[in-house]
This record gives sequence, C-alpha cells and structure tokens, in this order.
Amino acid sequence: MAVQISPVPQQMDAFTPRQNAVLDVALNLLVEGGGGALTTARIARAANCSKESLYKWFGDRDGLLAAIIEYQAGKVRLPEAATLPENVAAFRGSLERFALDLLNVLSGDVSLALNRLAIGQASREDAHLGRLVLERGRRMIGLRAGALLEAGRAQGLIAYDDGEEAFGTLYGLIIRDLHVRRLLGDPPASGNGMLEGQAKKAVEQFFSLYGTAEATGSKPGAVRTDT
Amino acid sequence: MAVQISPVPQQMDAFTPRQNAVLDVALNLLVEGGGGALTTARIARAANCSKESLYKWFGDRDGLLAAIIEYQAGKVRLPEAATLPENVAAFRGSLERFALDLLNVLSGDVSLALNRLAIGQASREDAHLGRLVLERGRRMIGLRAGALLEAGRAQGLIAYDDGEEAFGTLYGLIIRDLHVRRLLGDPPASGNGMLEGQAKKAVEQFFSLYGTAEATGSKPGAVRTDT
DNA sequence: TCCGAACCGTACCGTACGGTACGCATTGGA
DNA sequence: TCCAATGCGTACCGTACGGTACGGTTCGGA
Repeated sequence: MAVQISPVPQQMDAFTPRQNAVLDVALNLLVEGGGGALTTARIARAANCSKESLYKWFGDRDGLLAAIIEYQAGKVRLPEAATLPENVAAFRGSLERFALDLLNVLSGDVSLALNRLAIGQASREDAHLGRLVLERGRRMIGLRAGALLEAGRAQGLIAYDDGEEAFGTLYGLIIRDLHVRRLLGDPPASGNGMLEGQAKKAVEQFFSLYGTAEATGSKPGAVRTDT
Repeated sequence: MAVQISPVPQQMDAFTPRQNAVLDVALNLLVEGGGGALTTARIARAANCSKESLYKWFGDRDGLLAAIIEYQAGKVRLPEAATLPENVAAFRGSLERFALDLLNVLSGDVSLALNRLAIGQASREDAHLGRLVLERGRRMIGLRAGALLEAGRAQGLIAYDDGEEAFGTLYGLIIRDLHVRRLLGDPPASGNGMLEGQAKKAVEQFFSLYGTAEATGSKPGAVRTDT
C-alpha cells in the first residue's frame, strides 16, 4: 500500500519491478500449464522467490490471482483516440481491423488461460476474478469499439439509437461461438486467413444492419450525400 | 450420430437407475456448490453410496464427471422433426422460440455449471470434458437450428449458401457475449422480458440479413432498430 | 562499521483430496 | 437353506496444497 511518487508517469498502485517479474513468471506458468499448475510453491520456485514473499506481497492466493489479472490488463495500452474516418472504405477498414484484433485477442493463449481461470473460480460466490476479468478486459474492447462506432455515426456512415445495442450486435457477429469453443478446448480451425475472413464477413453484415444508404453503396440507386 | 430404433425409447448404454440417481445427486451438488464441491467423498455421502461403488461404476473421477455430463445430455430429448412453416409469421415465431430457448438454456444453472466445470478442466491436454460438452450440447442446438433454417429455406423465406454460416450468424446475433458473461459470474440483467426482447431483436436482424424479399415484405437492407 | 529491513530457501503443519481395502448387510437365485 | 454378488459405511494411505515459521544472506542507510 506504499504510495510512491515518481517523475515518470507510472501507475501508482502498480507493483514493484520485482513483483512484476514474479507476476510475469506466474502468468507464463498459467498459460503453459493451466490453472492447476498455478500453485504457490511452483510460482515461488519458478520465480526464484519465497512463498513468504508471495504472501507478504499479495496477501492471499486470491490476491495473487487478482494481481496476475491486473498485471496482464496493465500491459495492454489504451487505444489512441479514434480519428474521424475520411470515407467509407477507411471506416470499414477500421472496423475490420478491430474485428480481427478482437478475434486474435480472444483466441490468444493468455486471454484463454485467464478466462479459464476466472471461470473456474466463478462458481464460488463473489465471482471476484470473473468480475475483474470483465471489468479489466471488456472495458478496453467496449471503449475502443464505442469510439469507433461513434466516429462512424458522426460521419453519417452508420445509424443507431443505442450504442451498447449496436456494439453488442457487432460483437456477436464477430465472435459468434468462437470464444466458448476455444474456452472448451476446441482447436482453432486450420488456416490463419479464417479469422480474417470471419472479420470481414462480420463487418459486412454489420454494415447491412446499421449502415446508412450512403455507406452501403451496394444497393442500386444509392444516393450519395456528403455531410 | 447413431440412429437407433427400439420399441421403448431408452438409451441402451445408459446407466442403471441407481447410478442415474447418484448422477442426479452429483449434478445437484455441482450446480449448487460449483466444481470445487464435486469431490468423491461428498458425492458418496450425499448419494448414500460408497466411494468404492463410485469407482467401480465410473472407473475414475474423470469418468464420473463425463458420466454427469452424459447424464444431463441424455435428459434433453431430441426435437421433433420441424414441419415446414406455413407462412412468414409462423417461421418467425419458430425462430424466436428457438432463440428464447437457447438464451434460457445457456443462462440456466445446470448449463453454466457444466460449462464451468468443463472449461476449468480444459487447460489440461485432452480437453476431454470440453469436447464432450461441445459434442453433446452443441449438436442438439445445431440439429434443431439446422432443421429450422432448412425448412425456412425450402419455403423460400430465407436464402443462404452455407447453412453452418447462417447458423453461426444467428447464434452470434442471439447470444452476443451473454454466455461468457454468465460464465464469468456476471448476474443476469433484471427483467425476465429482457431475454425475450433480445430473442426478437436477433431474429429480426437475422431476417434482415438472410430474409428473402417475400419474407421481409419490405426492401432488404433498410433496417430500423427501434429500442 | 553497524544495523535493520527485505528476501530467499527450506522445512513444517493441518487439511483435504483421489483412490483402495476391509467388514458387514442385503438380496436374488439354485 | 446356502451362496455368491452387490453395495454401503468406514477406515486408511500417499500426496499435494495453502499458509506459516525460521535461519541465513544481501543491501542500503546512518
């Protein structure tokens, strides 16, 4: 709980470099061996630290797991402010990039391991880790997608009343049941271009649902009216 | 995939009534206390049987867990053969009912508990339980949805090339991120009509994407989503 | 130079789990 | 009536985990 002030802009409630290193080792251990491999003794041995230090730093095993989640969440940086798309193609490209990034992230080993860990612990009341994963992981996605959609709407390329509703639709079109399948251990479909194709198709469907007439352009007789 | 014809509709490879009773107790134990409460000693005590019998019947703890999953999967009966929809309204109603059923099932305590259990065990290689859940649980949904969509296409109400693709889109529109949220412990949004509204909206969006002109009754592509 | 704080490595403790073995009751068939 | 099978209840064993305690070491400040 020691608050330290440093000239370098740094998260104040973050951990010391040593603790970060330990958390990194623990995260690797989790990714490689699953939640079962994440015991205090193993972490201590792999990180060359003592169990006593683990308990001193993180208090409890749950605190340690929470610290691992926060450590991973702290590694992803906030997306830069989305610029207004200049035209339809640019906006579509941004959405496709977002979709592909989302597919890649959710299919990644680290994300899957953390989600499996949190889900496995979610049965117990509290759902402490689950809430942490939702708040720390979903917020980033929601922020980036929300800014993206808002920019598109500001340019008149898409139209919606409820942003959360539109984002939910986009999310469903992109992910479908891929996340749960991966969580259950289903191997990814061969072919790396598979995800890219899925991203493009999802964005296309999203435009069919929320795109304005000037954005779709596929319909004959589309009127081009610039804002 | 094995189609069996017998006078008495009964699974041949099922368990004895006593074993089914034990599995039912174990399932209740799992639903109520989570995967951590599913120990052999607790099951034996709750079911008034001996641990030795458990190991004799199911061989191993994994066998016991697999038996629990198969027991639950065996309780859901196959959907009756889908009849060809007489008109658009009937087809839409069938889709909405399917969507609502899917939302209710995936939000149910039993489904969540089994999925959490399988996901928690999915880190270890094999992903035995995960594959079982996917095959036993997803097949039913896919079969019902596939028959439904095929009937709609046969009547010219919807059009698609790849049935799996269309089903995936429908699934994503219905579920969005609800399943993972529930798995992570997120409490359901208040209001039971929430799921029904989500089901209706998903079907409406699905019709916008895959509905033929005679089904939508209006120009395809123009979608007004009123909240 | 000394001192105290932090920390590592290891040992230790209580508990709980998976899995096995044994004794005894019940039961259905010969 | 006898017998073998089935199964219940309990005790037991080895292991592994979470958490704690202790001795030895390093290191920065006074």
